[in-house]
Amino acid sequence: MPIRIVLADDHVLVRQGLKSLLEREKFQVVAEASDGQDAVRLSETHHPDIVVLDISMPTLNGIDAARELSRSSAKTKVILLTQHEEDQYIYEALEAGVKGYVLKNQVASDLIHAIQQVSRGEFYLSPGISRAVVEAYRSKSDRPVDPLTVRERQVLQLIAEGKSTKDTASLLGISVKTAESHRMRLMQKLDIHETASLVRYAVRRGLVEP
Amino acid sequence: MPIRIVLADDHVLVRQGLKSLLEREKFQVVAEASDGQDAVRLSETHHPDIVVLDISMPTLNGIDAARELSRSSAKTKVILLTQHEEDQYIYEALEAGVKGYVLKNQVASDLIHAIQQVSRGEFYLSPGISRAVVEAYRSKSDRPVDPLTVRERQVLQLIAEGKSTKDTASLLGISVKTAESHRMRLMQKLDIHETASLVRYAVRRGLVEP
DNA sequence: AGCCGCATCGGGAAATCCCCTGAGATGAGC
DNA sequence: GCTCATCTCAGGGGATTTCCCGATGCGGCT
Repeated sequence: MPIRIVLADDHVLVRQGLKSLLEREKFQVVAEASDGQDAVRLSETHHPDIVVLDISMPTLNGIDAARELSRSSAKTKVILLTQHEEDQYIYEALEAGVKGYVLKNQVASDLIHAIQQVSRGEFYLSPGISRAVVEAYRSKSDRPVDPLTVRERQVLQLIAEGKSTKDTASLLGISVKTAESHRMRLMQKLDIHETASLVRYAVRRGLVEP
Repeated sequence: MPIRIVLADDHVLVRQGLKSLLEREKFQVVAEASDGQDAVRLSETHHPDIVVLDISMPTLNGIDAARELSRSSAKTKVILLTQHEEDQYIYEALEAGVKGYVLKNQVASDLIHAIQQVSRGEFYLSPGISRAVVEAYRSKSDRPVDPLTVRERQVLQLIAEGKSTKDTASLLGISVKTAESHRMRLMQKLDIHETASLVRYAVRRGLVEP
């Protein structure tokens, strides 16, 4: 029985490339997602062995998606894909229960290894981020945590993507008033009082591409 | 004799994914590059039919690489890969002699078509950028570096800095209604309809720090 | 002289944002 | 059991944005 995988990356072309790569290795890609919400939903219905998540995705970033999945689908293991080597998210990722962390500028065989290793219950970290891991643990005590909850961060991301509160609400399946609440509370927490500064914050945080 | 291709993308994983995709279609990937300079050098030695270039690459971006190649390797056709739909580079790309322009959030078959079409001597443009192309040709004579006037750019910057229209007006010593007019007209020009996207545009333009 | 882009103002209207208050449900932790 | 954080929802209201419509004056170009 092949290893069953859900693939999530917002670029269709990249996703299909990865799929081709994985299928060549006899892995079975059971579903594809182009944003974080879809990734979570599809993983909850398909119960794959592995979910491969790009970190930067619309509607919900890879790390928060991983956090969701570790609660709802404990059996499914998450492997994160990321662009940058100097990744400050490594700590959050580990805390979110991620089992694998693969850089996009690694060779394909690394992803293959990651999948095999993680599906056996082990961890996999791309070469070159060990240093980042060490640093992440070193600065564990004095880390400048994001004061936001997952939901708030998600709302923030959607705002930064240009969605109105109404759109946000319907995208999240909640009432407009609830979305407004989240928005108001995250603005209070960040001490930011206009959309513009909120968007710049989200860009700095890497929640959205500029 | 298969179509010979040089592939350039700074992410190895993405590159190998694309390679797998192309080889499945019986294209021959004769070389891979992870930066623009390499892409140019490898194309000059291998004389491929097609070079597929990601736009954002180290040392030399895809467009400038294409410009180089159109001088040194006239026979080789260039296809650009790009992330964003609202790509302001389309004009520069066409001027650089690019034959194909494919968005990363298109399906793989689009890249396949692009390669086949371009190798037959035709052009290929991803659906969804026709508008950009039209605009590029429309303003062919004078550089559309930024379609905005100085005043509009000034207003845009203040918006992106988090100022309200009222603040903007008093900072510029004009009436609120005038500031509103500028704001509205620049949004029309950019085809952007919310503050959030406006801020991201300003950040991309380097008008404000994220 | 006539056209046109640009900057300047204004009225009006619908939508959205921003902020406040209060409150029920759930789940984690002590 | 109880607290605390989180997520959910609601009412209300002023501020702001977004989008119409219109207008005037200025300078550059043909």
